[in-house]
Amino acid sequence: MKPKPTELPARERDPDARKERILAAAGEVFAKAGFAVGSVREISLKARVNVASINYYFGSKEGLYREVLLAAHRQLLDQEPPPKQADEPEQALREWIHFCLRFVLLKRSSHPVLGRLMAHEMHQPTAALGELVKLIIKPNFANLTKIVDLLAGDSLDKTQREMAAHQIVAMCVHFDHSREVIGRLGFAVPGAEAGIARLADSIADMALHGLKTPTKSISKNRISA
Amino acid sequence: MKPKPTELPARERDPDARKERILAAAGEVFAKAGFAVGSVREISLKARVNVASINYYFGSKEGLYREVLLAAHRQLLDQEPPPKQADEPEQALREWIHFCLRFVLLKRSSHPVLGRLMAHEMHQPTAALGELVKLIIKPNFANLTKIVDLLAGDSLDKTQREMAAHQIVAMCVHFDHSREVIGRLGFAVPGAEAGIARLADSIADMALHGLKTPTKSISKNRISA
DNA sequence: GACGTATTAAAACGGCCGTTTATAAACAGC
DNA sequence: GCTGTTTATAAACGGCCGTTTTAATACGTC
Repeated sequence: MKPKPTELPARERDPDARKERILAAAGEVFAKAGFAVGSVREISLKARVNVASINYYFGSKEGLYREVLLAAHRQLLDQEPPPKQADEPEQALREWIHFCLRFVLLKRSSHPVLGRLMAHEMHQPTAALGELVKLIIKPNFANLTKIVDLLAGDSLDKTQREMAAHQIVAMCVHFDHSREVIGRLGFAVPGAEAGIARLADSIADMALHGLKTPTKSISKNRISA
Repeated sequence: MKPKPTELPARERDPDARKERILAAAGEVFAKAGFAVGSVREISLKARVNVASINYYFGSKEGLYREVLLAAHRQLLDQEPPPKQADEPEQALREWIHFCLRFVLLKRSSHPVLGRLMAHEMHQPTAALGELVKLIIKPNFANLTKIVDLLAGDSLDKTQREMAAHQIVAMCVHFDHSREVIGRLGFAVPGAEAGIARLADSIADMALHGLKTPTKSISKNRISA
């Protein structure tokens, strides 16, 4: 609890700083449990701002949510531009997986909310999912698809490569999305660089083996025709 | 027994049938968006039952939720007992993945809600997660771990095998958990047997390659030390 | 019949929700 | 000074929530 002087400091009354405080608080609240569960009253409390201010500045709870997403996205681009792709596809895949895993797992990163917001949005989509897909998910997935095509273009058909790309994404996001269950199964989900790098290597190893080895070699027991 | 002159059909007034209707309605509602978002009023409406009946029979919303989980679990065990494990580990892994994918993706299965309930519970755990882990997740994951150990016991260390097992789970559940996003990226998540079998094969191929090929063969670019 | 016990139903309770209204304060330009 | 506009707040609105209360009903048992 902060003591509230009768005369507020200039920073407290600057409208821009106020909007900024609301955005930051909203990021925290929405990141905690998603759009539906987060409440504007909790946000207003955390931002030390009247409830009505939120509708005054952002129109509605949903408007605020959209702005939070955009702000977090801007923050990500500013502070951690996507790595330019390595020439060698194997190296490129390793780096892609490492980047994705860091984005999703690294604690105290420079963009602490976007990952959680995305996780909620993927599981319980809102009207804002479209923007998230367009701005972040689609471009990054396109990069991954390119790498997968380079690695497996001659051993897998298009649909198989598409599935493989989704499977790679799966292995990255799962450790964030299901971290509670994974923890209860006895695995400590890494939150720091070293552990994340090891996990990224493990995922990359599995992906690279799957993409580079011809399928035929182990296909004798396949379930589908 | 004297015939009872009642105005409502007997089935409507039987307390057991009433509890059954509540459970079924609650399954639908909770499966839609999880425990927090589902409301007892919606459940009571769908079950054609007074709101108070829910607390009368189940004590509270949370009590009802727990019973829904247990009922769904019983339903699963009755109608689709877990497959006994094949002797050959490769075959066993293929079947495990296929079973898991079917559980998660198959529409109109005999246990339509348990999969969704688990998905919500994994992402937004409630107090009931413990039971779910103990009854369903842990035993199945233990089976998977056994298979992975057989396949990779001599090429990967314990932690690596543990990560690999989680990665396999990841590839299975991802297509359910993130189906909306996956759809927007242009991939049609299968809901019928044929498509599920193909996807299971794709996942199994990647997993088997990763587990059977010695890691050293492609480790030159690893990120971690 | 009357009695006691389960069961059902309607209404109310207190609480939080997102949003709106009415009003006051701050601040520009005059 | 006074103006009109922007910004801030408190209070209220209508609505849904989970739960509890109160009262009526059904039903087995005398």
